[in-house]
Amino acid sequence: MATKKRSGYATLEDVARAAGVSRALASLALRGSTRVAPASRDRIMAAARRLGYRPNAMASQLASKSDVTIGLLINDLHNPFFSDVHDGVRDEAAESNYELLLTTGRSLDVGEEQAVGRLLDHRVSAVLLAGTTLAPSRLKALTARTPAVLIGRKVTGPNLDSVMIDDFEGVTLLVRHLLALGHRRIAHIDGGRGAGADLRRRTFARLVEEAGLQPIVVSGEFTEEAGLRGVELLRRIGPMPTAIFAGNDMAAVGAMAALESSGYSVPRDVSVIGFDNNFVAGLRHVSLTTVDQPRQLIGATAVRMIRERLVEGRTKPRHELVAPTLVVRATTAPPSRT
Amino acid sequence: MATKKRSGYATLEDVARAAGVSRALASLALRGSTRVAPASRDRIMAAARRLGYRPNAMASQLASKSDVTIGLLINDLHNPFFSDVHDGVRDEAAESNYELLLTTGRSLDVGEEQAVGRLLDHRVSAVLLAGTTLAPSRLKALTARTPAVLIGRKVTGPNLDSVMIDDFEGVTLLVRHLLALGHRRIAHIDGGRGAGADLRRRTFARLVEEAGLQPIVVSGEFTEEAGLRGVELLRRIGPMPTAIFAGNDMAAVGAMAALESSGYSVPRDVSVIGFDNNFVAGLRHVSLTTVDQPRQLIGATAVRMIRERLVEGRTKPRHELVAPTLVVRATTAPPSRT
DNA sequence: GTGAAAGCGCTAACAC
DNA sequence: GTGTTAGCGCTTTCAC
Repeated sequence: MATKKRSGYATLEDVARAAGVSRALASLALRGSTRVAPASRDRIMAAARRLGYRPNAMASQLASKSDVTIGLLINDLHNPFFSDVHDGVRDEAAESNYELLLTTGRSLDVGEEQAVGRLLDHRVSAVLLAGTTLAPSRLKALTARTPAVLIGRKVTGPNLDSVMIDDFEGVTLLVRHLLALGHRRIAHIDGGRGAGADLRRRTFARLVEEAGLQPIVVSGEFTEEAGLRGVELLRRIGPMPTAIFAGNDMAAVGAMAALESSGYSVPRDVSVIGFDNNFVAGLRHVSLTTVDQPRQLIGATAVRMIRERLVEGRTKPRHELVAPTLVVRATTAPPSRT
Repeated sequence: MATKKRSGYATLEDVARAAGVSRALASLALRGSTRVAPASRDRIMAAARRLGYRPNAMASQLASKSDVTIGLLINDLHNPFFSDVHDGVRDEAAESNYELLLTTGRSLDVGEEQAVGRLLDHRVSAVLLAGTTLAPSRLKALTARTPAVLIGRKVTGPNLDSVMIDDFEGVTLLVRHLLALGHRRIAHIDGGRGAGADLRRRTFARLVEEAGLQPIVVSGEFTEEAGLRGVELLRRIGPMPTAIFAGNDMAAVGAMAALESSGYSVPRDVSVIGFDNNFVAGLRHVSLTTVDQPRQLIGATAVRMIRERLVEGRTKPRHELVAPTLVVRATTAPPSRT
C-alpha cells in the first residue's frame, strides 16, 4: 500500500486503476468521448468522483497542443474602466472556450513586462494588453511569437492588433451637444500624454474652430487632481468658460469639485462634461454628462480578434474602433444669460 | 533540419544543444546553480539569450514539487475594495516568491466555484478568497486538500483561515466621533446580509444605547441605491437624524445624494459617515468621513497566513482581525443648533 | 562539473 | 472499445 503521492490529489492513474482500465481510456471517458463502453464510462466516472479527481491542468496542457488559453494583462486594477473590459473579455472568452489567465502590472514598466513574460511562460496562445504603457519596441519583442491585441492604444506591428474607442466620434458627439446647448465659450482640460488624449484635444480644437469659436485648452492628465488644477488654470487665463470638457471622467470630477469650491455652480454657471462614463460618473451625487465607452464590447472585440488569428488564421494586423455614445446627465445645461 | 517545434518557443533541449551540454546542466545553469563551470554557464546563458528561451512554466511546475503558486479569487473586480486587497496580496506574494494566479468569479455562485476549481486544477498550494459568497459546505469541500484564507469573512473549517477588519472597533471609532461632535439623534442604514453588516449593526445599536440614546436603524445593503432608499425611509419614520452612519461608503454616497436632493445640506443639516474608505470617499467632490479598512494589510496578512501553513507547517486555523482607523473628512460636523 | 535516466500527469497515435 | 507506447518540457536523483 505504498502509494507515493506527491500532493493530496488523485491522478488519472489512480482513477484508471480504481476503475480497472487503462489511463488512456479513463482520459477519454472523463473528457466525454463517445467511443467508450457505457459500462466502463460509468465505472470510471464513479471512481473519479469517489476519489475527488481533478485533472491537473498543467499536465494536460503540456500534453495537448491546443490553443486553449489566452492571457489578459490589466495594467491598473483600480481603474474601473478595465474591470468592464475584463468582463467583456471574460464572457467572450468563456463563449469561445478559452481559458483566461489574468495578470496585473505594477504600473511600473518593468512590472508590466514581467507580467507579460509570465503569461508567455504559461504559453498562452495570445495576450490581451489593457492599458499597457510599454514602449512599442518592447511590445514587438514580447509579441514576437505570440499575437497580441492592444486595448485602448494603437501600435503597429505584424503580430499586433488593437481595439479602442473612436475618440474622434466621441468628441464630435460632445462638442455638438455643447454647441446645441448654446455654449460659445468652451474649454478643454486635456489628458496630457494619456491614451487618446492627443486625438481628443486635436478633435476638440478643430470642431470648435469650425463652429467659428475660439477653443480654450489647458493641459492636464487623466486624474482628479488634473481636473482641479485645470480649473485653476482656467480661472487665471480669463473669464470662466461656460462649458468645460475634461479629458476623462476623473478629471471632470476634479473640475466639478474645484468649480464648486470656487463658488461656481454646476451646471448653472458652468457645464462639465467627461469622457468614459465610468462608474463614478453614474453616481447620483455626481451625475456627470459624459461620453460612454462601450467597455465590455471593447473587451469582447479583443477576444474576437484573437480568435480570427487563432482559428481563422488571419495574419494581417487589424485595428478596430468602437463607437461611443453620449450620456446626458445633470452636469450640462444651457449657459446662463448673465 | 527537420526541427519539430510545436510552438515557436525554444526548449531547454534547444538551448542545451546549442551550448553543447546536457539538458540537466542547462537547467541548473539557467536557474543560477553555482556548481556549473563558469565557461559552460556563459555558453548556456548566451545560447538561451540568443534563442529567446523562456522556460515553460507548466513543464517546470509539473516536474518540480515545490510550493510556488497561490491562487487569488476576487469575486467582484468592480469593487475597489478588492483592488487594494489584491495589491497587498500581490506585493506580499512577490516578497515570498509566490507566483500569483488571479481569477474572478461571475458573482454567480457557480461561477465562483468554477473559478476556485480552476485554481485547484492548476495545483495552487493555497487559495485566497476575497468576497466569496460560497456556502460553508462548498468551501469546506473545495478546500479539502488545499488550505484557504477567507478575506472579509469568517467560516470555520480545518483548512480555513480568515482575515478581516475589526468591525467592532471600526464602529466604535465612528460612534465615538459622532457622539463627540454632539450628535444625539443618530441613524444607521445597515448593510443587510453583506459581510460584516450584522456585527456593525449590533455594535452600533449597543454603543448608542450605552450612550443613553435611542439608536435608529433602517435596513439597506452595501449599495448606492440602498443609501438613497435609506434616507427615504428615515424621512418617513420621523424627524431627520442629525447624523447617519451608512453601512459602507457606497451607501453613504447614495445617502448624500438623497439628502441633498431633499434639501438637506451635508454636513450642516446632517452628518454622513461611511465605512471602507474606498476611492470614491476620497474624491474631493465627495470627501466622505469614513472608517478606513487597511485593505493592503488585509491582503498581505492573508499571504502571511498562507506562508505559515506552507512553510512553517501550521495546521490549526487562525482568524485575524486588522485594526481600522477613522478618516475625518468633510461630511461630519457638529449638529446645527436649530 | 557533467550527463544519463527516470518521472511529473496527462494526451495522442496506433495497434488490436 | 481498449491498452500500449510515446512523448510534452522540465527537474531530479545518481552515477561518473
